Parts: sequence; C-alpha cells; structure tokens
Amino acid sequence: MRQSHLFLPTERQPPADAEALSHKLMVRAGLIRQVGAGLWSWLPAGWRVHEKVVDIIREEMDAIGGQELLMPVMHPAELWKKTGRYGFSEQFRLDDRKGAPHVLAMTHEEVVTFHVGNSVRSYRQLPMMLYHFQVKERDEPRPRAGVLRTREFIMKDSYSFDLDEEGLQVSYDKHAQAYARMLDRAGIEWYSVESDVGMMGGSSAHEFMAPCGAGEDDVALAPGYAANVEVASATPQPVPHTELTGDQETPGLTTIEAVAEHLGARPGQLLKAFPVVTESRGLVMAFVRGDHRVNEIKLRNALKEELRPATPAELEERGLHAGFLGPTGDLPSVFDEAIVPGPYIVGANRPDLHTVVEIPAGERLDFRTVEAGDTVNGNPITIEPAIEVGNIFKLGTRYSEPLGATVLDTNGKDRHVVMGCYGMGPARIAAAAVEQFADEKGISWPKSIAPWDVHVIAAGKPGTDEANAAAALYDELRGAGLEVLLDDRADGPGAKFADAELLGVPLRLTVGKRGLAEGKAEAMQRRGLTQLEGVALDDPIETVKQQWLDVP
RNA sequence: CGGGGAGUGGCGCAGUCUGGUAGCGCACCCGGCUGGGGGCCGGGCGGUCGCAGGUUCAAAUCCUGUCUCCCCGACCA
Repeated sequence: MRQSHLFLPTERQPPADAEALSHKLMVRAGLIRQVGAGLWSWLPAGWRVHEKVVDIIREEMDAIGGQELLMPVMHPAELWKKTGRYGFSEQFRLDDRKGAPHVLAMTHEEVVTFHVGNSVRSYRQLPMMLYHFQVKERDEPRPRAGVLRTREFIMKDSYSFDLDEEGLQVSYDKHAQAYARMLDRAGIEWYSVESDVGMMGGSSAHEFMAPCGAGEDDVALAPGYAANVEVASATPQPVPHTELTGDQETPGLTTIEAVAEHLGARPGQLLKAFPVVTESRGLVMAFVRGDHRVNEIKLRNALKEELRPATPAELEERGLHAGFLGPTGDLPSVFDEAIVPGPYIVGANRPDLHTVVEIPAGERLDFRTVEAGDTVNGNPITIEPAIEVGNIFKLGTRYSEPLGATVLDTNGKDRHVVMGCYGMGPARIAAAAVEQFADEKGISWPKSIAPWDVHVIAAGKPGTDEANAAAALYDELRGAGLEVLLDDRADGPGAKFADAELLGVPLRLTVGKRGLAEGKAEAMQRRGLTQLEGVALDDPIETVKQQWLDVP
C-alpha cells in the first residue's frame, strides 16, 4: 500500500477526552474514529489489524473442529422470550413495520440453539461446535476507553453441543487450549482466571485476561493462582483481637475509620455490618472484619440467591441505625471466614454507642474482597488490572431446555443437549496489544497482528533517487510475499518517522541518500527502536525475511 | 442511574464572567526555500459558535428548554 493514498489520518494530539492509552494511540495513529458513544469505525489500517486477529482466531477454531456459519444480528423477540432474556436493560429492542418486536443480538445462544434444536436429531451427530464472527449490540450504560468497551462490536462466539457433561468437558477443554494458542499467536501477554458465572447461568467459567492499565477487571495473582477479584479467595492477614471490653461511647462516629481512631483500635478489630435483602431470607446482616470489604458477588454465591443492599428506610423500620449496626438476635447473620472467634468492637444497635462482644466459633462463609498481601498457599497475592479478551462458559441445559433442543440418545430417548459458549473479542485483543507494547513514540504491534509487515520510508521527496529506490524495494518485497507499506508522501523525513513510530509496523526500512550511496536501506525494529543491519538494495529479500522472523 | 465536566473550522484550544466585525496553534491548498527527526517565508481555503425558543437595536456571550459527548462511580450474559 502506498501511504500517499492511504486513508490514515494521523494526529499529533490525542482527543481531549481520551484517557486510556489505547484510545489515544489508536485514534492518533488513524486506526479508529468515533461515531457516537461506544460506536466506532475501523479505518483501513485498524481494520487490517482487526482482521489479522480474526484470521488467527478462525484458524484455531477450525483446528479444534469448529464450523463457521453466520447468524443474523436482528432476531424476533419471541426467541428471547422463551429463554427469559427479553427485556434486559442492555438489550436494543425495535419493532418491524408490522409492529412485531425484535431485538438486536447481544449474543447468539438463542438462535444457535434454535437451529440445532430444529435440525440435529441424533447423538451420532454430536459433538458439534459452531461459531461465527458477528456484530454484537449491547446498550452499555457506560461505554469507555475507545474500543475497550463499546455498544457495538464484533465477537467470535462459539457454541458446543454435547450429549452429556463429559462431552461438554472435552469441548470446554478444547476451547481453553485453542484460546491459549490464539492469544499466544496474537503476541499479547495473558492468563486465564476463574470467573463468576454471572447471568449466563451454568456451572463453570474462565476468563482470558490481558493485563493492562486500562483494564476494567482486577485480577488476584499468586504463584499458581489467578482469579478475578470478583471470585478470588485468599487467606487474610491476621489482626490481633481488641483488648477493650464493654460499651464504648462513639458519639456521631459512623465509619470504621472514625471509630477505630477514637478508640485507639485497628480497623481489623471491628466488625463491619453489611445489611442485605434477599428473596427467601429477607433482611440479613453480613459481617466482615472492619478492614475488609464485602464482595457482593461472592456473597450472592455464598447465599445462593440474588440480593441487594438494604435501604436506610428498611433499617429504620427495624429500629436499626446505620453506622451503629451490630449482631442482634432478631436478625439472621452471616460471618465472613476472616472473622476468627474472639472479641470484636461492634455497633451496639443504638446511636452513638459501640460495644465489645465475643464472636463465637460457628458457621463462616467466604464473601470478602481479597486484598493485596493476603496469601494463597503461603504466597502473598498481588492485584493488577486486566482486560477480559475472552471467556468460556459451561452452559449445561440452560438454553436447550427452554428452546427444546434435544437429540435421541443410544436408548432412543430424547435428551437435552449440553452446551457451552465461548467468546473472544478481536477488538479487545488489538487494544490490549496497544496497551501492552506502546512506548512514548506510539504503538509497537506484535508482528502477527501488525497492519503491515514492513514499513518502507522514502527519505526524499517524490521523484528523487531515494524515492525511486524505495519504490523498487517496495515492489520487490511485495513480490516476495511480504505485506509492505510505502511512505511515498512528500513530507519531510521527520514527519514520516514520527508517523511510522506512531503506527507501529514492526520492521522499518529507510531508503535515503546516506544509505543509497552504499546501496543499502537502513533497518530498524519498532520494538525498542533497535537499529538492525542495513539491507542490500540489490538483494534485499533474504535479509528482510530473516529480520522479520526475528522481530517480536 | 448518582456525581462531575465539555460542546466555537479536520485536531487541540482562547473568547462567554462584563452582549457590539469570530480568533490562535497544528493540519489543509498555492508559490518559494529546505530535505535524516513533525523545518522556514509569503499568500489562501475552511466555522448556521450542538439544537430550539426567548430577551435585546444587537447574542458564541444573558434566560429557558433540549440533544450530544467525556470522566468517576453503579452496572457490565
């Protein structure tokens, strides 16, 4: 591609409202442009990156027996009503000209299950694995950070269909292995973590995370351990029990910090009350150590039902006072694992008073948020931000039951197919690569997903010997099968180098007066801006191919 | 949804408080010089100041309404 006619609008300054590194750089480098909140166009260079990621994903999906198809973005609402997924706040809904309700797909469980249910009859056809790359529409409450969180994006979603749980485990493992190969090939840093099964239902889930500063998730890491903080468990750091006894006047002190400071105690010597309301239990008091935070997801999973924080009004109805809550015989209570038996400073359930009570041994649940420094198998954990680039879920019969997707088993009986679903976001992989490898000059693509293999810079205006030699080099490299971008613009060399470093093509060859005198092009690796050996212009191909193999 | 902020040329911004000819840098076009790190000189193109209504002799500026976008949080199959 000749840069003089490439739609590559680079900018010296990032958009004023951009925060995330990948947002700033992808806009500056001319890869993406915003159309509306969470709605982005991919410009030619950006789209090349996106499609390189897609190609890698497709190859690995095919390698585990995936069959690519294509399902529509717009679905009749009826299908989603059957699975109880009609009416989500993130769901785009619309009516057709006849007034029939439709939805824009957030994902494709309903449709793929509909097809399999209609057309697969026998266990002999299983296992089956179907996938596509398709636009997903989600009316996110808060799109952010360029293409990291958008309202419309392309996802590779695949679905496995098996006769039983054992089969599902095989399909699940195949996906986990394929995902590892995809992300390794894409050249990004990643790890897989245990994750919450969330609203998808089902029994097991892993997320594939790419660590980066703009990440939206926090991941707890220790040797041999990696989990989303949403579900992570760890051994807490110990705190000695309080030596106080009896009632403690705490006028107007409603926070852990204020009470602890007033009494000369450590926050961990207090108990924090977190009142929640659940469907079956009503108001429940959940207690964690004062220096810990309740993790609502873990609490939900521990109580095995949906919950929400109690409102101040609900507390007042019971004569309770926010800020001075403590254990009471009137209400069911649950205690976090970190609360070892012994005395704790707790709210006295009346204003301006705390008291020390003995918390006996008893049932404990794990529902606190882990913190850096907690340990797993004796090793302290660290917590770092990461972006979720893929996930795998065991769905079981969550969708095959409501949609009636059954096959006949060896006994001739109908059985609901056992499903798994597996997502992977090419845009997030691209953005994660930007985040992970960018330097102060711009992007540095892993070569497997770079928009071009080689960037040839003509350090001379059009018509000069340098420009002609650069064009000849460009033709020759292309003829050898490399993907090459030629900067044939009339700009000065400084502007060209700056744009090249912003765009991040892994290998740069500069043809200028200086090298031309010796019949050479200068070579530079983008990663680290490392100077390589010059390339002989009369026989460049082997050298350049080797250099390309050597770059990251 | 709660809190905060912003809409003025392609990008980044000033002007708004105190109403009076719409400005600056970059980019872009033309001419010239320059040609290995965003170079220089000269001349240009380009804007219903988000939208609607109101006040006024006069509105980017004041008033009312509305839309959009961003950031933090909540949320996030």
